[in-house]
Amino acid sequence: MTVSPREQRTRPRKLPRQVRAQHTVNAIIEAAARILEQQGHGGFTTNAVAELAGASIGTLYQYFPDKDALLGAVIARETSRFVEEVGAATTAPSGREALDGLIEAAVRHQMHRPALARLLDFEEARLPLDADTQLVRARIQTLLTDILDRPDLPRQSDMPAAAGDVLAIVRGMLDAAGERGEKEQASLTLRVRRAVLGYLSMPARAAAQPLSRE
Amino acid sequence: MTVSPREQRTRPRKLPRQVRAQHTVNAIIEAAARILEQQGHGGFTTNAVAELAGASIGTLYQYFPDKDALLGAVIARETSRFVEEVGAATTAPSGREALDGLIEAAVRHQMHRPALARLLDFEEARLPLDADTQLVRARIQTLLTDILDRPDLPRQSDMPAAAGDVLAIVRGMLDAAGERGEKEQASLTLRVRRAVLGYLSMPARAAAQPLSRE
DNA sequence: AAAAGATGCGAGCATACGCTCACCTTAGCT
DNA sequence: AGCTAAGGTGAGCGTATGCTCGCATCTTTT
Repeated sequence: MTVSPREQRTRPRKLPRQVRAQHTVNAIIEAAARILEQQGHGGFTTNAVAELAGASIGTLYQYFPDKDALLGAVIARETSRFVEEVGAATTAPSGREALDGLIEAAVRHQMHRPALARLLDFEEARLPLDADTQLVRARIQTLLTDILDRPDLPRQSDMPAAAGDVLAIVRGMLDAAGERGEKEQASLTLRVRRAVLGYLSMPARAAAQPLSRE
Repeated sequence: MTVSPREQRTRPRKLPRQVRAQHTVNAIIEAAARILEQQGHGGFTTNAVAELAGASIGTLYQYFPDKDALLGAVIARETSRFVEEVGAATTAPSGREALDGLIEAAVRHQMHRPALARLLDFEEARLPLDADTQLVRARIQTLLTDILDRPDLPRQSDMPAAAGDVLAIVRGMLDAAGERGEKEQASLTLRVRRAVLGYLSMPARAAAQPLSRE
């Protein structure tokens, strides 16, 4: 059975079997994340990553077929963390609480490593994502759609659009907050909630007409 | 009188005095924009830009001290276009109309060259911006603050935060739309309006409590 | 028309960076 | 102890790319 070129590019050339190898791989991914968030794409060189990880360049290339695969691994690690938290949020009894949970997870995730989160958001669009990560992306959309469908939240006429818009609003506000170095999680969470609930509560047709009151 | 290192980096080393030189400079900036939107940061090399512009690499470096200065010139060109449109929007009689004008300008600007707009949004954060562009950025915020202050729009308790949030919401939704290749300006404009008006209409304290109706 | 200045050219230098490969070290097994 | 496979190394190759510099050409001025 042959392997597609795509798989050859994405998949590690060798899987770490011993614990020590797993540590090495983790160290490399973490080093990559640190360099990306501190130096940006410009300082992100495989030699620099290997050095910061305390490994040799040869070792790096034993586990990652090329530079993009390493970037992909960083993306995969970060997004999977986020998705887990969102998944946990959906177990809340009410839609409103679930939505709050999602927003809080997003804020936590973004505030934890703002520069990294913002950079990866951008790189995700550029990179031909591997199948797994694409699925993870779709999963967030699905989870949010389920939340928006709960009876205690305002009914949405175009559900996929609403889910997409909410995610875009959240991402936009959080990226901006990270960009200007905002540190106050509480105030930020409140404002994101305000934006999301405002969007969901505003009837679609009201946006086409003058403001009703005041 | 000496020149600061910053100015040396940003300012063109030679200003184009003849028309033909101005054409050359324009061609170079436009070529840079095209390469950025089509190939992304990866294909953005000074040699490639010069070739696409039909100029030589030496000519390029006569007007731009380095690669980042060229990127800065592209950013300056695009943002100044946008700011002009927003400025025109503020002449509208009502706040609501001015706000609509701003949103429409933003949608037009983003839809015109989505990939470019998104990429420049990102690069702007990385680049140590020259003074001019920074002022232009601040100007948008000021213009929006003035609009939000109009009496026919809901009163905002924290005005700077509201202006920043509205811009973040708009940018987030438009970047997302560009990313997924959305083409329908009408529907997109409506949804952005809905998000912005929803945010502005939602009382800040309501976001901290359960949804009132439904 | 001649001088001076502005514009344009592109071969090539210096450097950085992705990645390979031949070799060494460590861990696990019998 | 001896064997095998997994893990690790880093000098250095090939190449791409930012940018310089000496020179040619076009425009304007005198």
